[in-house]
Amino acid sequence: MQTSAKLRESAILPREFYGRDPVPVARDLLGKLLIRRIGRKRLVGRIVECEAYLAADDPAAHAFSGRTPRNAVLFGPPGYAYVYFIYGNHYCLNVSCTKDGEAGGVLFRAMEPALGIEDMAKARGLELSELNSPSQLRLISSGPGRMSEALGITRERDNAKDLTSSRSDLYFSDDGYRPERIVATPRIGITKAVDKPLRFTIAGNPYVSGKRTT
DNA sequence: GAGGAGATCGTCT
DNA sequence: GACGATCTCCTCT
Repeated sequence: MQTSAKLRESAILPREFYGRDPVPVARDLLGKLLIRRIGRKRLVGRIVECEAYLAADDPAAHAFSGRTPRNAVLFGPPGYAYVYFIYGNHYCLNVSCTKDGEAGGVLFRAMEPALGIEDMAKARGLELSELNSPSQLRLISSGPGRMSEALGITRERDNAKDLTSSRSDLYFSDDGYRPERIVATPRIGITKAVDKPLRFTIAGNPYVSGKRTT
């Protein structure tokens, strides 16, 4: 089941949206649009997979062992981008979700390309004309590193960016789409707190990362 | 299709 | 100096 790529009028998500516990924020972010503006162009994807990271009681979270220069954004106000570099190769995008001073965030793991698909493919070193099947199209943005590369997200450019400002070139919006069914599973790629079901996906969506279940 | 290992570097101890 | 919220390529079946 694919979501419609037709974009209706949409509203930028306000800071209050992120000023809650990361779990409901992660669930509610599924189906929202992530928009990157590059000059007059827009790259748009629909979020289909994300993970919640808490601070207290969550050893897998970057914020767990306290504030450092790297993770400072997670301790700041909600609605800001936390971008980090991992494995010497990849950038991962999070948004800060802080409630009552408690650090937290949501990691974005996959999106369904909606607009500017050719530019996203190019950014990934792929040729759209050669991507003929859904399983090949997944290569554009199924995985946190792939998603960031498709949208040109880097730490230098986007870390600590306000994602709720209409002046920002990176933000989330709501076009009214609501997923039919959301699935919660354990998070991927971590070695601590591996059993917590804090990864959320849109059931059946082909752009979810990892093994295909459909 | 599944599984394993290398790449590669910022961050923290 | 070790490790990591990953991806890709290669080998084996």
